[in-house]
Amino acid sequence: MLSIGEFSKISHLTLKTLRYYDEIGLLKPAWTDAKSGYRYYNISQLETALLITRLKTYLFSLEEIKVILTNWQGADLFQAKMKAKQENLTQQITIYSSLLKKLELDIQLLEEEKNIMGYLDQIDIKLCDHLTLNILSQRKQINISDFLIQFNELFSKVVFEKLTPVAKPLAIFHSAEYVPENYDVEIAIPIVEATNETKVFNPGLCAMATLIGSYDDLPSIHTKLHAWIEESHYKLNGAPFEVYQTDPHTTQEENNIIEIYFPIK
Amino acid sequence: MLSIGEFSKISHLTLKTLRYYDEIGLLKPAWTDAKSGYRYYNISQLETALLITRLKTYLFSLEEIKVILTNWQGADLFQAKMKAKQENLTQQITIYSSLLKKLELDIQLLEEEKNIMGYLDQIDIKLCDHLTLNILSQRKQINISDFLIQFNELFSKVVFEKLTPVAKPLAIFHSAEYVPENYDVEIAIPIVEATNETKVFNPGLCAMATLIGSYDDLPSIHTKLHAWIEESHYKLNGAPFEVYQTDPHTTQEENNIIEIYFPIK
DNA sequence: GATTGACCTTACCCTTACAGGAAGCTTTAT
DNA sequence: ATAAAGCTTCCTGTAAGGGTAAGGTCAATC
Repeated sequence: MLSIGEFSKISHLTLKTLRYYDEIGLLKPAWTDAKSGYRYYNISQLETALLITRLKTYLFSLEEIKVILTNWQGADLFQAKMKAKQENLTQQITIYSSLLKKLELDIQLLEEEKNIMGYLDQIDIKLCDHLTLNILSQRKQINISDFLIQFNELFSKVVFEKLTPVAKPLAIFHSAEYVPENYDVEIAIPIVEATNETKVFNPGLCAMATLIGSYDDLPSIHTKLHAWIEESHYKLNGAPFEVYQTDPHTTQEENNIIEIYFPIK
Repeated sequence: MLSIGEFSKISHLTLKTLRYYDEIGLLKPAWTDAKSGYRYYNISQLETALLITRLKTYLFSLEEIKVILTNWQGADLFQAKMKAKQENLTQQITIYSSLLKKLELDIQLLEEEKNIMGYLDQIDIKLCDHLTLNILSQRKQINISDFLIQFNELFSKVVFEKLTPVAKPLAIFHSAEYVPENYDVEIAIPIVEATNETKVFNPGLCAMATLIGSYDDLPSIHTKLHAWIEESHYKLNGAPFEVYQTDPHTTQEENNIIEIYFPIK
């Protein structure tokens, strides 16, 4: 039997860590003296400690490790978890690599003594009077990650009811605040036919900017539009909307074109 | 002036986040109504929000971002921090890549239906009677990361006092528990001369295993040694020690050879 | 047998970057 | 005026422990 100190020394896990693992039930000492509360481990538990340490280096959470240990007989589960983690790590590396690329671009900008927020000046804002359209629309609280799925529903309606699209699809954003899981959005398709399910969309005067590429730049566009509206002494007049000029199903992300409109007066 | 909800919507930062940033002083609203406590931001703060978001994607902590923002005039500091982060990210990617390699090796083992702890069986343990040596030693509480530095001090002593090394350097580990920042270790060099600074090192009977490569495998070796000692009905008899067969200054990590000894009886 | 010092215990607060929810106040629209 | 929407503070919780305090236990020595 090993005291917690001895076990710590051999396993290279600190006392704190061992007590914590006991607490969460990840690695309970083989025997705990009920009277003194002293923890005693046996030698064979060292191997479990090694396994835990190894899985930790693979970035498994303690919770995941616990599941693996309690199902240790089920080799299939372990293998599956390992493969999932492999996938996971591969993705992380990809993400980090693309981050690194962007960061290096910014560093280059800095070395040329340019402002790293300079890209904001590239955003071009136009004043326009938006057409009045007849739209088939659907307003819902959705999780932003289900955005495309929602559109697909509407597309299929157009097809089944043999309606005639007359302009690119658009989405109107009603949410007051930003909560990605609970977005109040109205997706719409301009069509020719006027039925009892359609309505008239007439935003009037708008400030517009075009977003090309990733959705991550959306806040930049919004910022720029708001700054422009303030400078030009206009006022917001209704919910912002976006017009999708390209089909996200067939277009690569970096070539996606979205027009952002802010109705103003 | 924008209410917190409007600011949230444009910047794509949640209300919670904005309040938190106010609390930690990262992004304080331009004006707070003392009576109602309502926060009001101005348009130009949107740009700061964008910058914060961008730096966050580069994995700066909020504390780091705060430093950058408060020293925004000092472009040099920003550039330096960016380069540090670049270095940082590059390292992370390297680490993740090597992790991924190891993980993939383990997956391969699993697919061949082998035990992933099987490498433990490869560790070979020998029983030996260690030579008695005359050593020049220095016992200290050190941070394990200063380990090599400590050795260098001792090496230079050997040179300046013209002593004659007679065997490879070694280290004796006295700590009872594992605390990486506070390691009770005695580093020693066997020498010919017996002075008042030297002492006799006579471990006697030992169980020994050889570690080749990274120090990360040390707990495995220790585990194996303890298991072996128990099986063979020996008992530990004194502090474990390590003999460094290769020079870590000139040897690549994966070729490093360290002998681990456990005195027993 | 008593004492000492090393070792062990629980308990509480702290960390990052927020999320969730409750209870209550303010602003805006009707 | 009233209701709804929007805002406030306050409290708790997260993952994986670290730091420290106050006090109990073990083994060796005197």
